[in-house]
Amino acid sequence: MSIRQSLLAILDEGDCYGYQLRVEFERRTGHSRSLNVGQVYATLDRLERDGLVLKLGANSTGHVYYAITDGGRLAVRDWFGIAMPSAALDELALKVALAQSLPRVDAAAVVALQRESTAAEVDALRREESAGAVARQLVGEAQLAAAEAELGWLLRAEVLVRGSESFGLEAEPPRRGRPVRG
Amino acid sequence: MSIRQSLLAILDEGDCYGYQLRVEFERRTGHSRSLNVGQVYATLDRLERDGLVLKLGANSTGHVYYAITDGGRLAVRDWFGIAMPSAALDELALKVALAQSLPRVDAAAVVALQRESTAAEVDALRREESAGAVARQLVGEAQLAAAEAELGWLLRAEVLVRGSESFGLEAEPPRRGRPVRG
DNA sequence: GGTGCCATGTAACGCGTTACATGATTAT
DNA sequence: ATAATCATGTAACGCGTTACATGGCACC
Repeated sequence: MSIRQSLLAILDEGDCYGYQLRVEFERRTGHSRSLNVGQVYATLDRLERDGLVLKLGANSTGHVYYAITDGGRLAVRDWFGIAMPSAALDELALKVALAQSLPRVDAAAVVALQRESTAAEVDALRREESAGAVARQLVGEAQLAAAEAELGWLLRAEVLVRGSESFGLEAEPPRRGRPVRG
Repeated sequence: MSIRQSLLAILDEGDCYGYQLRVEFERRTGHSRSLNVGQVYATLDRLERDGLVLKLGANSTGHVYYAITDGGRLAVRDWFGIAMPSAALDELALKVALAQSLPRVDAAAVVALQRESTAAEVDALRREESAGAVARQLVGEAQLAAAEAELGWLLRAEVLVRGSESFGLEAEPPRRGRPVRG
């Protein structure tokens, strides 16, 4: 669910071809996660099938470009505008990393939104305060610990994101536009 | 990967039929996670295909029982004897909850093992101390936060597990053996 | 002339989820 | 009667992973 949305969000910044999407994804997430190219093509197929993306076909350079559709833009807006389910700190981090790499996305807002959601969940989990069997307590406290960790990370993320505001990807040039080949 | 191992571990305590496995799984994990019955049957198919389980066929009561094989027993031993990859606190909690519900598994040992592994990872992540781009820092600190949370939870799990040692499932009777029906 | 990266795919598999089909038994 | 639960499956789909097949091009 994360790769799909990530690729879509990158496409929202401009047309891309498959291989390029993979490179951009890895670059924008700090090479924290390698992405098999095959999956990019598979995901693009599904995105096209779902009407979120248009296959433009090979251009003069031979690259098969894809363009985002209006529906796709909506989906991106939704993704950045809705908090993620908890217990997915890694996924969340990728989302925020990506957001912060996209000049047209307000990463600080994404963090703030998630923070509200996560804070509420921490409260709810604290109120539960496991009465039941050991199994229930183990899982309940795991959820609480994860949510608290997420909340702590979000505070740190706020600082990091604020510090990098409109700096883009530091040093590394955007590399947008057709890669020269022939 | 977790459900498969969990079902196998339950089967290691004695033969079961599909529906029963689902009930046992939910009970032993404190009803922290609902499990679709269909998946139980699908998983049993794969387990049988992989030689970890034997389909005994319907017995006199009409229930289709499954038995674990030697290979299956090895797989269970492996699962409980190997630390889980980090960033999976929820999965880990289920594993420990399950372990604690199985009288023939040393849950404290499982926790201790995981603790060593997670502590090592925390150390490693601390040493990395993100120099790179913001994206890298965001993800790196998320991993660290998750690992630290996991470590903290493991300490608490140690207490919970020790406190419930050989108490089994408290109040709830084992309910082992064929359910009476006719 | 090979090694290796760029580039586009295909195919098979794993695990998980949802929904559906089908019956038997149990409780109201 | 009928609704709920027990019980066994099947089928389709989603996302992800790995491996494979194919070529162009670049560099040494």
